[in-house]
Amino acid sequence: MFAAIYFLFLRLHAGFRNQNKSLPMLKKERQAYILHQVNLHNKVLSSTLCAEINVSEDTIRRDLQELAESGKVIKVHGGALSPSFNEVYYLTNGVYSQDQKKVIAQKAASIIRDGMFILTSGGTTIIEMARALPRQLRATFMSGSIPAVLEYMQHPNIDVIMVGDRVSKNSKITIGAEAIARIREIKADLCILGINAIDIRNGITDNDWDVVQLKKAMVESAKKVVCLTIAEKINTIQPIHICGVNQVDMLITERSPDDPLLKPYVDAGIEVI
Amino acid sequence: MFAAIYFLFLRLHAGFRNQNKSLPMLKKERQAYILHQVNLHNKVLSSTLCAEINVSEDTIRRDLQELAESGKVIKVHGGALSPSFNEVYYLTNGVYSQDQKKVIAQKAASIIRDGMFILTSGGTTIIEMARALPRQLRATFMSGSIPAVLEYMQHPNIDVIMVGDRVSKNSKITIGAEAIARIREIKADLCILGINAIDIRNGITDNDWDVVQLKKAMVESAKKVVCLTIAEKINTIQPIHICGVNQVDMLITERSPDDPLLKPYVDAGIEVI
DNA sequence: AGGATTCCCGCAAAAACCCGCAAAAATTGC
DNA sequence: GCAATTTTTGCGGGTTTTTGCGGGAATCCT
Repeated sequence: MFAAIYFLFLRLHAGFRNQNKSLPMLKKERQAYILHQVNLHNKVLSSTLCAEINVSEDTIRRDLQELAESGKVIKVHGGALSPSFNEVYYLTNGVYSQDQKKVIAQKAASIIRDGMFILTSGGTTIIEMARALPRQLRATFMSGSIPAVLEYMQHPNIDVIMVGDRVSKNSKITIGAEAIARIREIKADLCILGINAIDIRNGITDNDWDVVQLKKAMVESAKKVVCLTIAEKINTIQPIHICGVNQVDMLITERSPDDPLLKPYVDAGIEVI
Repeated sequence: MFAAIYFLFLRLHAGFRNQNKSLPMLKKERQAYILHQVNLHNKVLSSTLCAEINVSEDTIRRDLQELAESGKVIKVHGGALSPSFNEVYYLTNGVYSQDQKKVIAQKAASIIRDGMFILTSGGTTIIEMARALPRQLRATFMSGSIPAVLEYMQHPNIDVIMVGDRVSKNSKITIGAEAIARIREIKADLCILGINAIDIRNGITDNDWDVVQLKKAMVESAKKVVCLTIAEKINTIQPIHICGVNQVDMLITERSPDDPLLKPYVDAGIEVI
């Protein structure tokens, strides 16, 4: 009889110890665990967490929300991300003529429609355009410019394709035969170029050999070519030729389309906005 | 009948922790016991404590409150946590385990020689390594990770090659068949991977299918494979397999190479530093 | 576009907390 | 030793926190 009771005691005692592990986690403890997982793996899924901790998804969601409110994590649909991993910033204060470029960016962003496949160069004007894109725009952007890609990446509904090759440190874009070959493989709806010089007779010109090769390929690989530039660069010439004005479909500056400076380009059949 | 046995069980169970059960515990004694439990398990539930000591929950709560006031424990809803608990999980401001990662980065940077061609993955550890590279190092780095490339670009004597393809927004690396094909084309001296899980039996594993494909290709395309990870990820497993430990040539953590945690990997023939 | 997730909101039950109080226990003073 | 005093404890009740669930909206993926 006593043996039987002692046996029962042992069973119960063991049961207590096992149950100890599945006892409800304290809220703080749970949140600490979640935070730990986020920091360790840079992301967590609420579904995984709720299976691991054995609580309802609502509880996880509430925890995530709390952690997000205090800035410990960034909540996203289905889980959360580590905040430290997501801050990739690229500062462009003190860019030359930034205000004008913002105007250009706004105009350029307005011509982009959902579903378009767009090839873009680099340059500060392009970066401003990337920032000006509406948040709900669904499009695909392809570029070899690292700062531009960083900006495109900020948009939730934009697919970004990075053109790979050797990285040019001063222009921060990928250059070389490989990049050109990749660009040749595609046919984009739009090619948006930030340009350094345009002139009715000499067309678009630039001063970096590698960049010119790339831009040439871009012009060839797109149905429509859009050029962005501040008015200051209109009617200027650089050493290396990219393409003639006849290959340009659209020109965007900070000036009004009926500005006399732009008349020659309108007359040449370019859509100026 | 059952009630009687259960009562006996409770008596015996309590007896396990407190020899002279018949006498009620003194306040000091009780608090010492609670503190002991907290330090032992990092947490206590008021409910279990009150069952163990056989006092009302109010008493436990008052004890906990007192201990909390003198800073011995941290009171939370439902129980208390050890103060060290918070240090471990919460005190990591900024990037998680950044100090450890800096140590790893330093070690990793030290194995790179002039003239090497190095393939690297992404991840915060890799970025730390990129920052730790000596300024006069002349080498070629190839990566699909945009933050990593940004760091490599800062170094005047480093050639950087960006692997192109679709950009994954959460991991900030290029993923896809194109990227894999490009990696396959080369044979690097070194492949440096920031890894998320390593285990003697399961090898290196991760949780993102696209990233795994990329890392697999990297392992295949390098003469030597170097893995970087904080010790915490040692002996953990993720769902998707990258490669076995037999394919790893070097393992770098923040711990000393003769740390017992690392012994199995040393025994497996991996160079651990 | 539609099917499947995930999210959000309100609710209700359970658990934990707080407060005041009075009994029990311990301490102190004589 | 004993009574007064202080401390401690348990308890009842009302409040707050936490958690899971259901249903409908929002969002994602294909």
